[in-house]
Amino acid sequence: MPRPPRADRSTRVTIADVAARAGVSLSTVSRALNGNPTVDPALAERVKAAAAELDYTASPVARSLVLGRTQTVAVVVPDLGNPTFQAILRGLSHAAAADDYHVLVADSAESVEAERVLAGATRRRTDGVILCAPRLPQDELDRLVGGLRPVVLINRAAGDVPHVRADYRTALAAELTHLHGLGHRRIVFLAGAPGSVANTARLEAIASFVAEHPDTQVTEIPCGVDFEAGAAASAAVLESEATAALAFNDLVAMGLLSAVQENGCRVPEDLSIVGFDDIPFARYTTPPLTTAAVPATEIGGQAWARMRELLEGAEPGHPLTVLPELTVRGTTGPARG
Amino acid sequence: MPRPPRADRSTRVTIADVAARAGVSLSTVSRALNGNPTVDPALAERVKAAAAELDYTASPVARSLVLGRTQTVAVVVPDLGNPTFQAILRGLSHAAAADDYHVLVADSAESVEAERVLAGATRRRTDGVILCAPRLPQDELDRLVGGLRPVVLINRAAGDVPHVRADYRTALAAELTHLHGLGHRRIVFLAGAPGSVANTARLEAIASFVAEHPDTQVTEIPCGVDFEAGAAASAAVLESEATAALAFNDLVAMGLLSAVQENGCRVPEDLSIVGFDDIPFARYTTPPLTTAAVPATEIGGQAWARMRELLEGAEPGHPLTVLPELTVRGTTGPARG
DNA sequence: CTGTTAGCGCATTCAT
DNA sequence: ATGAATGCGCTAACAG
Repeated sequence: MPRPPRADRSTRVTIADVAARAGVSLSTVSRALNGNPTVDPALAERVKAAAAELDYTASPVARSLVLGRTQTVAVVVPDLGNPTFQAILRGLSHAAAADDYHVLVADSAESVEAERVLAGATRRRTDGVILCAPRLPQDELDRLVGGLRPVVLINRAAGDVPHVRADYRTALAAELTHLHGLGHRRIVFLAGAPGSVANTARLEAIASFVAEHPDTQVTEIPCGVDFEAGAAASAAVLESEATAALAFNDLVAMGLLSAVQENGCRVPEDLSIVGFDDIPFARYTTPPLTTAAVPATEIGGQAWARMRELLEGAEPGHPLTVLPELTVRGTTGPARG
Repeated sequence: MPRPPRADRSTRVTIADVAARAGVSLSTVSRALNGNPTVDPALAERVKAAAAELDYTASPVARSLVLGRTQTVAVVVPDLGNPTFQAILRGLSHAAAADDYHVLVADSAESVEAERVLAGATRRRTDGVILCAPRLPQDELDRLVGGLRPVVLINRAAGDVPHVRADYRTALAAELTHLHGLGHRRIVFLAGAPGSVANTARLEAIASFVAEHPDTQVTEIPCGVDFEAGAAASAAVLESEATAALAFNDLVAMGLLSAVQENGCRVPEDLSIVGFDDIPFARYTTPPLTTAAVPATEIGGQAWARMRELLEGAEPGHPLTVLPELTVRGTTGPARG
């Protein structure tokens, strides 16, 4: 797009206007407004009054330049349409706002390249960046974060960078145990993005579960991460003759649930379904979805807490791993026949 | 929180470093890097090479100060947890990113006071602000936008401020007509926030529909705007003996759907339910939800388009009103006996 | 075509 | 306790 014309700031109230009105120097205004105790109380009042009358507020941009601090952090997410990232963003936003920080969001649209670019671009106009479930390969991530500090990672780790993540492995093991306890021995796993960190963690959990439960068979079905993928996988699931389906996440589970029911398959009588994440809608499906509750909002809040420590120059908070809690609802039941 | 220490910028690469390395003046570096055609091509190359070697990028903050332009816009939403606002934010974010603009988000948490404050605070660090469904009373809104320009409103209007909104009235009338056509004569409306613009528009649509269809009775039930509210209203809906329920939005509809089904009520045989918004999950409920599809992502994109025009100094784009489309799915059917 | 100079608006030395 | 001067990093007007 063409370059907009230079903004007309002629009407802007500056610190000089306040100084003139209060009959003091610029420095005094600055000091008074910033609560510097070395300024005479009476004078300070006069200055504040003048500022109020003029409806003056210091330019954040000018302050940013001189202070080297923007009072803003950036959050880069792979997809603003993903309920989990939305919840993380919300938690982060609230927490940052409580500390008077602003949030710049950027959606990398699942593009590794965009992620690289956005991370750098947003970092330059903020005091730090929070990378949410970055898709970058590990070696690139390791390299990138070096030049980005302060950085906080969500669902990834790199060097000594503070991070907060969910323990996918343990949570998935809990889901498998739940199904096993219900008598399920033929289970299908609707896989997410191949090679992604989240998918790999689930695969590992499955592998070790199967190793310990030779009586149980878990078959992987390539799927995806959204509704459509889940719905599209329904045929494969039905054909598999499995008694239970483990979906990569709740979106997939909901797509599958919807599709199999349309095919006359009863849930959980004919097929048990478990999701992952516990997105807000999970409890309102019919029947309500059994899933593993990832405290996404809290993860966002914790990510901010880490960032704040970094910003304050405190020791980087220790990495945090939260354990998603198995939430049994209506889509799981005893294995059929 | 305590003030962070002044940032250490000692390692920062500045334009002076590039100038020194390329053996030219600061201005030449600035010109070369900004693609000013008056600079000798060969020299420009040399400068760019130097910049690349030093991994230099101009400080956005310094540029913002001198250009009076931040290349960032603010978006204030009442609730980042609301799927419709999430979709608007996403559409806006994508559109702005395509024009190389960044997005600062702020969540007013449905607080009118926070809305006021955030609008001003975010505006000062950006080039313009998009107010999404502001909760401010009309007179305050009229006053506020004056000092905020450029401003774009979503789902509200004020003076000559560009806006984009959904035509709730017509869409709701379409829903009522749909129900009427199915034989429904006793309908309940699960109301949203009393006095809110969105709720008032729906009430008006209902009033004029009833005026034209004396055979039909639409009863208002105070409810709310989320799942819980919808679920909580189920008893009242069932008692009302209505054959159809018109929910304030999809969230309410889903909460209601889930709750009535747990009570053994069949949808749509015993009760038809219609929502509003067509959030992504609407098509995956059981049965899929009949609703009015609000093109939230497009609204976000259009809001950005309006803002861009304002930023470019073009004539403010005309107000846009989009018509949510009636989307008939499985929760509506012929009225029972 | 290029270099020198002057701010953008503010916080913070340094003097007083 | 206050004012004058300096500079954050950059772009643009002004000379040459």
